[in-house]
Amino acid sequence: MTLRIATWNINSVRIRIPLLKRLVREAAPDIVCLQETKVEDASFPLEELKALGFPHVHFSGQKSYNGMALLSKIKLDKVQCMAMAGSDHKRHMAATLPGGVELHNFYVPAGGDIPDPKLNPAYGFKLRFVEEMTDWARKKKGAKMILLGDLNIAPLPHDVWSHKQLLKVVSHTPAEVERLDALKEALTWCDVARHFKPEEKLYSWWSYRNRDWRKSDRGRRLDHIWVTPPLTPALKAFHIHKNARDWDSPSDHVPVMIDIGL
DNA sequence: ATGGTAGGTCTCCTA
Repeated sequence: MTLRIATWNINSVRIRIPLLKRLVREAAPDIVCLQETKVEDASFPLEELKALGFPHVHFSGQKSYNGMALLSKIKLDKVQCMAMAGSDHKRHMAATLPGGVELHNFYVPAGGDIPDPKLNPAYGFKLRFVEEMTDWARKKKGAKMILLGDLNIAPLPHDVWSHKQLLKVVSHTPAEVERLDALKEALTWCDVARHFKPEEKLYSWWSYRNRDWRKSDRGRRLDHIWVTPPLTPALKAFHIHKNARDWDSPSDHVPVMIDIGL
């Protein structure tokens, strides 16, 4: 079977149900992995999401911040939300797909504004979080896995609108990129976006603070889908649903998706 | 060099 799997930092699931509906209409994903649902479980809009055509909905959230969800047309096994980096933040949710393929949905901390762990604890937390992901990955040698989500790091020069102007901006600093590279090396992950589009500028996020995001086009590729080498031959397509940035009351991130044969 | 917007709210914090 071919599955279309999407990742989307939705920045509040409750106010964007119409946008999820539109994503379903335009792209028909089989599985949607959400970050930043910003809602505690008691207030999660379960029935509304089931009504969009996802009988299998899993979520783990907290008030105001973070929060993960998986929406699926197929049954998911071994669904769990794991604590990361010594915090109680909801930033990692996993499930098992047909064929024993593990799906891992991550929301890496944004890391604040100042790229110095001594002055800005949020930045230190972000670096430690990625280091812990790397320790975790090293224990997973040989597994068939998909890692996706808002990793809040744009690693390559053509993942940002200006490499030079962003070198000291959190999301593109050498310290972050080094750590993301170490995570990528740990299992020789395939970065699916670059597997299909190795050279061109690619972004998945545009700040709310630009009055015309399309005209200024100061984007960054913060949202990623990676697969372990045994899954690389199964990749069929990659797509960034850029038009979603123009929808009414949009998230600052757009959905990113793959088609993969499992 | 600066400030710009959005969401959920612990009317500020995080992004």
